[in-house]
Amino acid sequence: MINFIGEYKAKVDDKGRLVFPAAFKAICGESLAKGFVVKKTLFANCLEMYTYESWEKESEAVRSRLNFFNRDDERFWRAYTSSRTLVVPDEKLGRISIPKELLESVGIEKEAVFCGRDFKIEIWAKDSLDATNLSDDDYVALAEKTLG
Amino acid sequence: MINFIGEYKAKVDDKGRLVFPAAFKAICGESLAKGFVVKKTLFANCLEMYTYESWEKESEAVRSRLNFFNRDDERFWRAYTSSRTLVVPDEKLGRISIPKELLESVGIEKEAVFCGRDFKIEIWAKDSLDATNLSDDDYVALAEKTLG
DNA sequence: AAATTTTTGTAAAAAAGTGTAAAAAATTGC
DNA sequence: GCAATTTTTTACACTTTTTTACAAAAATTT
Repeated sequence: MINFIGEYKAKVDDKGRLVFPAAFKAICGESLAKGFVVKKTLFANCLEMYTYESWEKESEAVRSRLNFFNRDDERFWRAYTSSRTLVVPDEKLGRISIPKELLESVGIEKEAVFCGRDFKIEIWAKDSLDATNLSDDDYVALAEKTLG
Repeated sequence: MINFIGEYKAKVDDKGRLVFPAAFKAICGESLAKGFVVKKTLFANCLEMYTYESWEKESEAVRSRLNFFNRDDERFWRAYTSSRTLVVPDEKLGRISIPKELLESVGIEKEAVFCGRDFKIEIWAKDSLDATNLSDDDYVALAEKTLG
């Protein structure tokens, strides 16, 4: 099981590519060649990135909870599988090319940040990320509410 | 189970590295090569450091209690996994390299102190630590209030 | 089919990170 | 207490990663 830990900045080049951080690359092993699924995060203004393998596992778990003879389930599945892309880091530099619609949807222009979240990686516009951090008090309150 | 005991000073070199104390290194065994997770402490102005193994155990326990289709759970996980880094002491000297954002966030510039806290290690800016120590009277009063 | 746009690939410069060596300081053993 | 060992500090060399710039190939449009 791969755990992504740490935050790494990256610049978007003139063709919309960004280098996947070397530290993450190093722990991926063979998963690297299978690529990653990138999609918009559900609640936050960022993208999320799964190894192909972990995406497969997660999406199967979701699918197993749905009934495709149910209208809403069918609509949910359509939305859930929308606006995704499969990316594979290139050989020499480890760059990934994310469609500009996805980058634009979360406000990524020049500076992006890869954030390790254990089982997934989030990709943020640097400015949005800075604005998103919780205060200590908010975090404690949230922890209490969530786990308390 | 590893218990870290004692306090050790360390200087930050020009590349932001500091040597992990030999006394701690000695009791880590194979855990050393797997590295440590360093993150900002919740209530105090210092960093905390867990063996990778103990971090993994803890974070999996937390994750297992979350539902990522719940908005607050999703926010909590983001905060919980923020401002972390994975460090591995280097072969020859046992130095660890902590991102300057983390060092700066707790005011570490030149002199740091590693403080053993049994299950974890705290890393303080020397000046902050001196200023933080409780007086004997305050400690006694707090003990009475907490456990008495 | 030619020209343009888009995508993908290569190369070199800059920046960041990692490793080596030796001097200084601290610790340990005698 | 002094010598020997280990650890820590300092300084610098080297490697890797990232950035920038540009070239080749593929796809699309005119």
